[in-house]
Amino acid sequence: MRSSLKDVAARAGVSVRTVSNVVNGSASVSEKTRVRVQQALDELGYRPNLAARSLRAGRTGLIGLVIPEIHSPYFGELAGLLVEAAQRRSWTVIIDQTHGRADEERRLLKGTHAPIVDGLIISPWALDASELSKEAGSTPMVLLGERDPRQVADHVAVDNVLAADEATRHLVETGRRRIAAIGPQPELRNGTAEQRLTGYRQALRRAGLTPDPVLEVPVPTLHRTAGARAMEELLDRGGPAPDAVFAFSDELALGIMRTARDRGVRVPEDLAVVGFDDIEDGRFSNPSLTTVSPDKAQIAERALQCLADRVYSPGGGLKGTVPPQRITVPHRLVVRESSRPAEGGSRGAGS
Amino acid sequence: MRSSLKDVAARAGVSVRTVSNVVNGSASVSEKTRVRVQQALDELGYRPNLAARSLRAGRTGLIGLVIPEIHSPYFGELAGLLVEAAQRRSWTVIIDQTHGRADEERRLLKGTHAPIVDGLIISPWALDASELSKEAGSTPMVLLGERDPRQVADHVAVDNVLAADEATRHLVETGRRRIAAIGPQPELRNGTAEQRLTGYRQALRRAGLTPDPVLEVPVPTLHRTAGARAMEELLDRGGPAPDAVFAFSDELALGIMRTARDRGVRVPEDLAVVGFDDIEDGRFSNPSLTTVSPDKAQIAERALQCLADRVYSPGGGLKGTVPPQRITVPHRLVVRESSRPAEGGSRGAGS
DNA sequence: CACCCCTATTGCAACGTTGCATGCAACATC
DNA sequence: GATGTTGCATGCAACGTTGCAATAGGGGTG
Repeated sequence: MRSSLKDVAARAGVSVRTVSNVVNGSASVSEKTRVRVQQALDELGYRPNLAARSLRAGRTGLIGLVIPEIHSPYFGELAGLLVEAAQRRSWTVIIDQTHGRADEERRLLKGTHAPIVDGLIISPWALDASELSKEAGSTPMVLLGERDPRQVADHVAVDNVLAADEATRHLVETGRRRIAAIGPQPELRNGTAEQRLTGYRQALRRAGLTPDPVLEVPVPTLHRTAGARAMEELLDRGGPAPDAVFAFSDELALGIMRTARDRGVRVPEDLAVVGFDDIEDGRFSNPSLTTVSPDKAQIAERALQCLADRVYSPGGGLKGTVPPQRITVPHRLVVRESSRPAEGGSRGAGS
Repeated sequence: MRSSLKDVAARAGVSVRTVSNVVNGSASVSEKTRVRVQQALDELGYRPNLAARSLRAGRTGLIGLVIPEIHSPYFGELAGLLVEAAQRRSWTVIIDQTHGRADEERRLLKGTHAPIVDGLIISPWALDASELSKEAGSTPMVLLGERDPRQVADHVAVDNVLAADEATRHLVETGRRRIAAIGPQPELRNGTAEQRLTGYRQALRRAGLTPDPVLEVPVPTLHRTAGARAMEELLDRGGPAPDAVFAFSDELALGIMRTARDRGVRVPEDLAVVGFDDIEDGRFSNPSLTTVSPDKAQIAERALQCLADRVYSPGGGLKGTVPPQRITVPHRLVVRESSRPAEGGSRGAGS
């Protein structure tokens, strides 16, 4: 059985309240008493009962992380970083998966599943900002990667338009002309794909190229299979083949390269590929993948900082006095084999 | 402010206790009362306060999942499945990462970080079974992928010896003779790598081949980089090159294939590769990866079942009356491009 | 020597929930 | 009609913690 403050108090010969004071340092305690109590604490291996503490204090030390899928490489890496950043603040993270489904997102926003979190970090997928604000309770909330025009909550993201622009420009600068974009998701209310499409078109126009609707291939998800299928579709459309693809996620890009290989299209000689997210697989894929690398550690850190500001400041609740923050984290383009200029292709394909 | 049982009781004109009964269905309530209370519950949007409930009941509905890394593909997929299986039982999962470090494993076993979980599912890495039992508190515990000779807790795993044997046999049967094993981890107390090595040697001997220590390459981790480095080391050792590799994880295998490509070694023509875990990357890698596929969904389901048996049965505690279970889940060998016989290599390399 | 202030310590109450025991009515049984 | 039985509803207490207010002692000051 775990020992409580009462047990420790009995052993040290003091009151329960004094033990509590020693544990929390919340009031002045004489050196002599502190030492005796501390010894009793150690001997009994006292651990505070979180349930009782949070019942009293109204805080649980738990925060919810709502993401589409844990096992997706991008969200997996992000979740790992968040868990660690939370640990540094003595917070514990509860992870919930939505699978990109609107009803799941609604359910979790209402706190159905975890009625106990102090705050939420959510990566919205199916819901747009206005619906988010409607469904949200009074729990402090941070949005990841959502444009959020109404500023309903704090949000942390890279500059998607700029990043997509840079990725596309890189393809243009290495001599590509028929550059496809795989990844628009017209069915989702989340604005991320839209922003990347904007950046892509913007870069094309600046280079004097006209965006071609045939080269913009929508996908149902950002998974590898979706990328593979979209690439098949693109090749089967006939007409001049693309000489480059900007994929809205690394997973899509990996699926695209898979199809390229199956169809005998060489990467990067016949087709340059750029992804987005900088997941670990891309560093070891064959060929290795050029990608936009968001600073994930900083995303995690800043998101938690936002939450901390709200949870611990007096007027910090979602409807409180602290105005919603809008934080842009840095990114950079990492050039690897999948988009290297064609002439240096001696190491380009495995033959 | 969130409403409590008291608020609901006041609104429905009944006692607090009756509302509690309606919520939990724990005692008989007349149809008329139930309807009235239910309406009040809905109107106020009542959500039980987990802190209070668990303070009273001594249960939190939280279970801890202790794994080396969330962002590793294998554990990511497993974590996702566990979270879902837990949800079906109205449990919430808290994930903790150990990074394979012994001190982290010890810390989490003692419940330092999450003093509130009803049970633990742990994938031990650095600690062996005897140390696990020493450090463990009284929290019910399920071990994943650990041999556990002393039967200190329930454990769920595939038959690693058999699986490694089958993987190696497959390489032998497709004509390979110098088969390397990359993945032994002599520094870790976890027995998994050891079992896979046993299965590997066993299959070699049955085929009349003598295990060659030069072909057994230890690694510090199971990551891609470690696989890449181990392969470099193996190739640099001189002597006849291996014509196949059995990697103890898919991640290692992907790193190995990366090095093969960098060194101009063709997979599968010059080198067949088999991995372990069946992570998604392997299905889309180039070439796609032959692997041992453990039934991950079943691992998740059975692990939770074990925990449920202990948490909810009277004598179920770790030191209780229920004897430790030892559950073996099925696996199968999935043959893909990386080990296809050399003669059918028209789709084998990207040239 | 009375007074006050400051430090160290304490007791009480409350957070929201559920286990246990009890109350109360209606109904069946003898 | 008295007694037992059943179905339903309630009140009290307790889980472990902390906020608040109060108390006891010790030393300094007027």
